[in-house]
Amino acid sequence: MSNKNKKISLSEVAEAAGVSKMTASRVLRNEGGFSEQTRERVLAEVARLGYLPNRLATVFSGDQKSTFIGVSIPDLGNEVFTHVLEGIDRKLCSFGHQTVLGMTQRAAGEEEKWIETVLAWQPAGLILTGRAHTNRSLQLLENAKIPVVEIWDLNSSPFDMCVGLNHFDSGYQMGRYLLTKGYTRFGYVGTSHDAANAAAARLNGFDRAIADGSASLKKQVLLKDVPGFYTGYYGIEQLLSGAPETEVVFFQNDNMAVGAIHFCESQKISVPRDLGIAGWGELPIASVLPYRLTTVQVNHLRIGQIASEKLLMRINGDSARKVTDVGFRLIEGETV
Amino acid sequence: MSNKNKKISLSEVAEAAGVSKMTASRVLRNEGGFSEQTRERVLAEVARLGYLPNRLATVFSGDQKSTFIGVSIPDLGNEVFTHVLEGIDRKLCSFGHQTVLGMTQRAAGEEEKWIETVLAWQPAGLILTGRAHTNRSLQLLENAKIPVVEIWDLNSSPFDMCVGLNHFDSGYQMGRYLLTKGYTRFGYVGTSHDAANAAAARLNGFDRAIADGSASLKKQVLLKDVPGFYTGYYGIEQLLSGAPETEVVFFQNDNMAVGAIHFCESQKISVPRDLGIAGWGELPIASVLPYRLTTVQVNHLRIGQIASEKLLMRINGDSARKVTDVGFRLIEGETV
DNA sequence: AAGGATTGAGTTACCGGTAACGTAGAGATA
DNA sequence: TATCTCTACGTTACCGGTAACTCAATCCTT
Repeated sequence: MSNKNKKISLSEVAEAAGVSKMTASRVLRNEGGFSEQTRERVLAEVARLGYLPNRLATVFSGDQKSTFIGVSIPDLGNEVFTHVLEGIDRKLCSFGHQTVLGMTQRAAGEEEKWIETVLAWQPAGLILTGRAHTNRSLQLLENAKIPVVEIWDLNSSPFDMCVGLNHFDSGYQMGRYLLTKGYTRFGYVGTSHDAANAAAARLNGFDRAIADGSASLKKQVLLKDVPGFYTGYYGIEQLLSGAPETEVVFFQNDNMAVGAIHFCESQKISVPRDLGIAGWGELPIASVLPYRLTTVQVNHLRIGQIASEKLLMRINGDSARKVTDVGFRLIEGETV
Repeated sequence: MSNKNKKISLSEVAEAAGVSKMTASRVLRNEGGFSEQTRERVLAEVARLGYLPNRLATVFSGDQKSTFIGVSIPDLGNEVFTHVLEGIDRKLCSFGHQTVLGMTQRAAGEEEKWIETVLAWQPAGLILTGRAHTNRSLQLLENAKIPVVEIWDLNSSPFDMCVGLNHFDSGYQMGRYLLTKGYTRFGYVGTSHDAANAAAARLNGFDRAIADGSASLKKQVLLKDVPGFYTGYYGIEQLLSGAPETEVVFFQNDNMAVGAIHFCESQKISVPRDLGIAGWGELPIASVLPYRLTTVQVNHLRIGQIASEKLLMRINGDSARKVTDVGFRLIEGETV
């Protein structure tokens, strides 16, 4: 059965069935204009030869649109983005689209390279994480004339469309909340080394709230690693060794906060009595802690789903809202 | 700048530069056979018009191979697989390939549909998680004549190539170890609802070790959910309510085990005095626990990297080992 | 100075589908 | 009976690149 070296093409199926390529094509697309007898013969040959249509040919010739969607995320080591990606892929798959992944390591240069590569494959749309793009990236997107959704960071004037939340505000709100709790000496631990990303915006918001409250951010630790449990663990160690007087620490995400809680346990530092801890993102670990973690709740999955929905609507020729704010909710937990 | 509705093609660039399509093509591929003057004119037009080559055309016409790699994983909700995927994508990207994601929800039927879809795009290779494929899937792979790596589950006679570990053995070894610790009443909590997957193989191995030790598996709880912290939390609750005499519980992965530890804390059940807990996979959370979790160490990232390397070698025409066993290591922690 | 090699091009054909158009024969209609 | 309309196909052209071939002008050789 077709164990020659080349793949079976429609012409070969047609020839085997004793019809023209066009008739075979019509049968496969169930377009009408063929007899029942012909249909059966063609389908029999398709099955016998193991014919698989070459979508490259269809899309290439411009008769159909591609079903690829390029999705770029910073990295998979950050649990937050795997949830977003899951939301995206679930939705896209169920509508017959394929996710082409790109990990851009938070670097706009990497993103530019990836955009160029993926655009050459004529995707039906793109989903990009973040709002920081190089000029050339924007030029490429402009020329591509396909729908683009920027996710994660809310952007009131996006390149095309946008789904996310206001990270600055979420940081600000956390700062305000901690101030009302009476704290005056604040710390921050994260991993951002790029001023343009969302975590940096949260830190800025946090910082501003503290400044507005006439307090001060004592120390901030920015590690060059993925924001996970272990980074939180040694991040807090580093912060406390530099600024032991810190009263409360805001972490880039919940996993880091949990890592820090474990550090505190190991050092007999009582949370929240000796040190307050706040996370961000409400990640799964938060659901099994013995106490409620003070954090910011964000529906990561929904960001992915909405982004996909917007994209699919536009691909189908409908219009979609430019900007969707999925919001966030401060969880007043028991760790501050 | 090219703000018409259609994309710029090579012919248009060529025309603008006053040369033939072929000459422009030669310039872009730096193939030689053109004057310096011509080169500059063509490149100037490329830049001016924002020309991007259409890879679909090149690959379609058979002149080049596609750079797509289809990667199917069960789901992204399971942290274990996100690590594998990260290893894959990092390696593939660095060699100029693109990952086309497929989440198959552990269902061979879903996988079959996905394989059919992705093969229609002429990928250069496939990476599939697990060894359970439908007959039609195998037929499709057979006809596609591209390299395929099955990952995760070791398979001594894979379809093509294979990278993974012996899950049965890892379960067996854990069972043996727990027996040497003097336990006699065992429990298991996982999420598998498919007899053919790796977690089921671990359970089988575990079960066999216990039987070989003339003890018995008191109760096993299989939840229909992703194996995470929360599933571990309520999984252990369910298990203990049905079999309170259980002495030690083996979990499908570390996150579930940690969820269970938190449940025990909340119920004042002392670990390991009242109940022993063993995980699997050595996930990041294990690194910040106050005590060492008894678990099985697996290098997830390396599985992904090796899988990609094998694939890339074969794509480049070299041969690669059929089967690679990445092994595992029992971590004798403090939770049993 | 005649022949051969080199340089810098252009021309043609093809990949695998599908749109658009053409057409032979059967049956319906006037 | 002449024409009209279906039905069930076949033919041609095209998408955007590149391989393979051709060809004219120049530049060496001996």
